[in-house]
Amino acid sequence: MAYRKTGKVVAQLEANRTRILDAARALVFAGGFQAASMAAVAAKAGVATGTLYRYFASREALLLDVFRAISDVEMSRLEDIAAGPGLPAARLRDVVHGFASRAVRGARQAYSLLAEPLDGALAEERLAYRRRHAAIFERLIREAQAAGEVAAMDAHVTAAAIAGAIPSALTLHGPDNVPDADALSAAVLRMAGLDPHTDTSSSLEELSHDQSA
Amino acid sequence: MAYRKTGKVVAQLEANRTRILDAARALVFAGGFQAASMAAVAAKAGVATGTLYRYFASREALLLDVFRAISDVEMSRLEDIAAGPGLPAARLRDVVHGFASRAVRGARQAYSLLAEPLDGALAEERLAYRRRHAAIFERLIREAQAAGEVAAMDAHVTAAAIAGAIPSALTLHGPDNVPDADALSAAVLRMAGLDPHTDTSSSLEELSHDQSA
DNA sequence: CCAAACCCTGAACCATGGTTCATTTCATAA
DNA sequence: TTATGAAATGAACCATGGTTCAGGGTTTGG
Repeated sequence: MAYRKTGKVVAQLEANRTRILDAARALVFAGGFQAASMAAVAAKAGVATGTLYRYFASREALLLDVFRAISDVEMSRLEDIAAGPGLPAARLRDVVHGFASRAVRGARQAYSLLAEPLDGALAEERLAYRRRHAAIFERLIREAQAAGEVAAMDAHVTAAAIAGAIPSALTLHGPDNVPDADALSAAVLRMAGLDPHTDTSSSLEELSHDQSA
Repeated sequence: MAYRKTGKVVAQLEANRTRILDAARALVFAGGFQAASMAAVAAKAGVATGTLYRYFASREALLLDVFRAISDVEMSRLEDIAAGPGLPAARLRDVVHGFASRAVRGARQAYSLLAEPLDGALAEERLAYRRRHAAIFERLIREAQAAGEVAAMDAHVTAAAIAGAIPSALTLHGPDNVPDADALSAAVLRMAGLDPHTDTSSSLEELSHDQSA
């Protein structure tokens, strides 16, 4: 036996991987996926470009991990709200409002996740991400319908419309002229036949404060 | 004097330009802007790649012309409906329904115009195109509000949400699983506080039959 | 201290696809 | 028919940016 990865080395490797991912994430945050060229990521992480390929099979694979890391955070927030207590309609309100206000706040990041032109596997991943949004909305709409809280409607289509309305309202206004989150969620909620809530409701507060960067 | 463009030549030049534009348009229709490489356009038009540059300054300029040619057709349809007779709310219904059904029908073309990843000047043009949609919606909403036909709301944001909901509902469903146009426009119209109309209304019929292809 | 296995480096490599331009072809007018 | 200028050609050019790999260093076990 001549070589065996010792604990220290393993830790070092993991640290490197993390450093690379962090560098990529920072670049994406600052300038979108487009700005995260392999050269830029390597420079920011303090390694050579070749090193990146020891940790990720390709640029696409690297950026996919970045996309997932970012989107999972966002996604689980919404899922938490959706799975929380309260009537379906109220949860739907909270989820939509949470999505809207979070997107409005982190407009730059939201742009990368939702609107920046992406190709290949990244485009696929975004589609899946959006579909997960729509699935949450759809389930809540159905629950609300079952509970008689909202009128009859095509839940599937309505959910998809909601999932698209928010991002696009964001991008149409341009990066400097961000829309008001309350007005946005109010408009979107009307699609589900709901009036906006006036109070900035309970479950949101705790969930929408920190980072969003 | 030794040379002067004769009428026949001028006509030939114009014909060439048209042929190139048509070739590009056909490629865009079949496979999106992405598929309209200069080589492909030249081949389809039956000219050499270099020739393209005698008629268009760059690929971007060529595709911009294609985009405008396509989008202008769509745009003026909506504008005609918006400027037509009838109460503001009814026109808003018609415009939204016309947009939705037209997009659902020509899903492939709608994808290129509304959702395909585009860069640079083309992305700008699309943004402008979408904003023109939103502007139409916004004006009608304001008119409807002034006439007391709909409740108070943020017309600007609502219009932007409408403009985005339709394309994204389309893309979320995938190219084979297109949503129902009626359900889609119903959902979207609810954002403006309108119930869907059941009858497939007057002004639409004549305007949504032909090509779209 | 040494050999083996592994990791890092970064300049060279390569694929893609838009753009150019020397050359050829064609239309015009004398 | 021929000189002239315009138009078309298409192979060569080039920019971009992801990917590779031979060379140099580092860690491990003996």
